[in-house]
Amino acid sequence: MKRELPKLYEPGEVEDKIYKYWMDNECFKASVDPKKEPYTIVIPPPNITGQLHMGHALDETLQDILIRWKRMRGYSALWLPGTDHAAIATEAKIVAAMAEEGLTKEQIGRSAFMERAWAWKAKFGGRIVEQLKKLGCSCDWSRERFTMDEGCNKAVREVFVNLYNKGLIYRGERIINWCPHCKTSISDAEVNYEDQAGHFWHLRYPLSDGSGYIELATTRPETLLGDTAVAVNPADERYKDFVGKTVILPIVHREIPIVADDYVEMDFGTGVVKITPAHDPNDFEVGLRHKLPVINVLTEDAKITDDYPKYAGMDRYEARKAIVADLEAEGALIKVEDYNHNVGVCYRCGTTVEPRVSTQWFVKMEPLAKPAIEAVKTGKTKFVPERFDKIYYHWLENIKDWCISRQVWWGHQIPAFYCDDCGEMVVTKEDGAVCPKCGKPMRQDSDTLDTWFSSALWPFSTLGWPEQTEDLKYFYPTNTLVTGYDIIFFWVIRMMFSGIEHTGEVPFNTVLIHGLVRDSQGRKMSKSLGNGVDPLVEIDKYGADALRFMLATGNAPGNDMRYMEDKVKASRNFANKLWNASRFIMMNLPDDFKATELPKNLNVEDKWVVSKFNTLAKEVNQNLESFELGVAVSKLYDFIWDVYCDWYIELTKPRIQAGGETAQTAQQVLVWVMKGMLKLLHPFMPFITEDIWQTLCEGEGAIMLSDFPVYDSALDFADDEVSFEKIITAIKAVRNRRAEMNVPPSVKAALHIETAEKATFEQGVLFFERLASASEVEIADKVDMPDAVTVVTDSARIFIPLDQLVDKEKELARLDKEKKAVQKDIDFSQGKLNNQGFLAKAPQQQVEAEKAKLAKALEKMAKIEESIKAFK
RNA sequence: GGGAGCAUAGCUCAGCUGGGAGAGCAUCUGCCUUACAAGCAGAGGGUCAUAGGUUCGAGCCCUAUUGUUCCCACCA
Repeated sequence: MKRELPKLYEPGEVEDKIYKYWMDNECFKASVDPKKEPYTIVIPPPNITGQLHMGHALDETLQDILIRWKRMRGYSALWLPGTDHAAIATEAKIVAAMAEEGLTKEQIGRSAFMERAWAWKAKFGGRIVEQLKKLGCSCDWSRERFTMDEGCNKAVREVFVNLYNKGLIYRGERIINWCPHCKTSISDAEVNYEDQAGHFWHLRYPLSDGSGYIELATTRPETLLGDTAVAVNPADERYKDFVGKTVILPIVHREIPIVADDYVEMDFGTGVVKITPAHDPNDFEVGLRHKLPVINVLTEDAKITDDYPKYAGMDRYEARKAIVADLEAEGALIKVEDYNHNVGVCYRCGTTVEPRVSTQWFVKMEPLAKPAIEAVKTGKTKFVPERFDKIYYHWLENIKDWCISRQVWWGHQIPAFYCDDCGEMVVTKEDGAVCPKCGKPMRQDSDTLDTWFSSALWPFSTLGWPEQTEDLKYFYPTNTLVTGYDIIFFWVIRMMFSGIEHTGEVPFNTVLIHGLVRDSQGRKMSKSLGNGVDPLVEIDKYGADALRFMLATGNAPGNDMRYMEDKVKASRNFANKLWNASRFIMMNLPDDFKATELPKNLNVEDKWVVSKFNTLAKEVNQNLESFELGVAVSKLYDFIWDVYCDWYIELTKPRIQAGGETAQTAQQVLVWVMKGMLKLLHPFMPFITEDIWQTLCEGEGAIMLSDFPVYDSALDFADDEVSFEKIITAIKAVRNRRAEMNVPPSVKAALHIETAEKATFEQGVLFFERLASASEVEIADKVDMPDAVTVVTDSARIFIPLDQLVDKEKELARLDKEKKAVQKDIDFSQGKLNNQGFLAKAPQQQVEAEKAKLAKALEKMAKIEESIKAFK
């Protein structure tokens, strides 16, 4: 059959077709196969509300490269996909959508709301999955999971109850981070800190006994309503006599004590702090130590409560203005300073977080953190690159209890049940609990769990845990987790301690950390800046392969990268180059061509390319093994473009024209190396490689299920490589010379090659003609052509009789320049070899290499000198 | 306040365990050579941030400095 391909590669046309082919043939499906070793990656589940962005594209590309490579290496490779319910984020979207209809969630009630939420999930949950497919992700879709599906729910309950029974989950009244916009508590990890310009209000609190006043400063005057003390440092001489006295709180006119506490820094501000236990984490601690009352002055949307009628209903910033005005009127305001301070904001919506006292559920972290630290210290789990383990340790060593309850409806409802009659509480896996004391039906806790609580179980809940399924036994622990450094705290750490606690094993052996994809100016891509680049648009323009290739190129693990369209274009050009190379091959194959084996009678250039390919295969595997994906990809680029296309294909042209046996050998080698290259490149550029493969190797099945090339000692032709490089060096030197003299390729000239290695050079005659514009080639021990242009390499002197173009003086000057360059090499090598320290301490191999280098340089020098002499 | 990353060609970045600096893009020159102008053949361009140190030998290891980015941290 005649194989034909269009001239320009059109990714859009082939990608969908190829993906469908893979799906139809169940190429992604992983099975429990005792004969194979498992290799598992669980996908960081994208949010159901999400759209594929560049960060995903990078993350998924890296995972797909690894999983495709391992699959081809003979592993039972499972890439387990799924999505995350993204509690707060999703709920916010649904609430916003309902607002358009003029509805609130309270109006429709919890169960109607959940119905809407599930409908939302059904509608949008599949969108991102389709987008992953566009990228070429080889996930086992038959195992697709969702953090709120039945199995995950079961795992969540199991974990909650286990931890509760062990005393590692508890309920209590604590000060937590409250987002007034999302109207829920959030964890410490969900708070970002940003510098904000604010003010420092210096206030006067009069002493109750009328003996004066105490001055203090605050950034949040409105919280004064909830002040229940004023604190000073016990060692502070200035305030020694004040401790134990009371002050009258301005505006409120409540009498509150002056207490002494180490928390107060003497040399900051006035050394006096107002204490508002309900609205500041430190003050809360001080309050506990001094048994101070806790007065909450803010509602859940950060408005002043009805307890203060004058300010009731004002939001915290309005109230601040009003209170400052009143303080001033009362004469309690001393002065206002500008002040920059760190303010916590909700990482999701950016609203300033309000510390707030409330009853929440917490995970006790210390006992869980210890084994998680140990697992990395003992190397059970490794970070790539290593430096991230420091961040990991630091976080875990300073971890505080994890607030896991959220005041939203979309999520896993906390499996705690209360008896409204007797106040009894039970925590159970079962629904519909009945009070063990009074036998009455109990009311389930209305809060839901932090979305990361279920994500933390992802590596094992998705494999069937708590059941001891075959999948779990075979695929767990997973091998590699690929994620950005920005979610180490949210997710990686929580999976680590969860995996260890509940399965007794680390959830993964390696964590491959990547950076952020920034815009071309190095800014973070964000909605508000509008600088985000949509991967799907880029795929449409350049193809998924080009985008993937770009994302994998020129980037080391853990480092941020910039998205530059020119880089995608370069990748697209590379794909096109490969495409055209395959076109060339197919155009030059006989219709009945059938070849897979390497022929026996290889020419030196065949051995050269095969041997170089063999080295490439070795190195690509090594690089992938050590997660140097960027290095692997650039080696592939160099080999395919330079070695194969620019050299080998050109070398085969005269042979194919000549016909006969040499043509046949060339064709077979062309195809053999092409097939190998396609396989090596497949994990990076799955679509185009599959497409070419299916055309070139009809009947051989999918490339994605073929064997990945590895090093083969039978293909190692090191000596032939060296020999042939001499011919290449000579061709380059001739071309170079001709270019310097502006001789166009159409002007042919004879080449007279003087060399001691006649046999080697004779193998290159065809190539000198074709690639060095030679009209004829003479190879001899000795050439005497005083008027010709001379080209010198370390293994030959080449004479080009371009008499009319030769400018004797210029030629001499050039030779002299070259002589100086070679002399520099000689001096360098000799200097090294005369250095006793080098001879004594450098490895023998280095010394030998240096000697060889010197010998080459000396040979070249001799040839140059001969040419100069002859010229004169 | 603590910690980390980065600083290499005009631009964007590679450079694995230390052995005479690389790629892509851009620039310049010459080519439409029957796979590819999304191409081919050439060229120019870098005291690898600075200063010390270790070493026979440093872009790479150590110390300090400068610039820059980020993470963590309760100074009201």
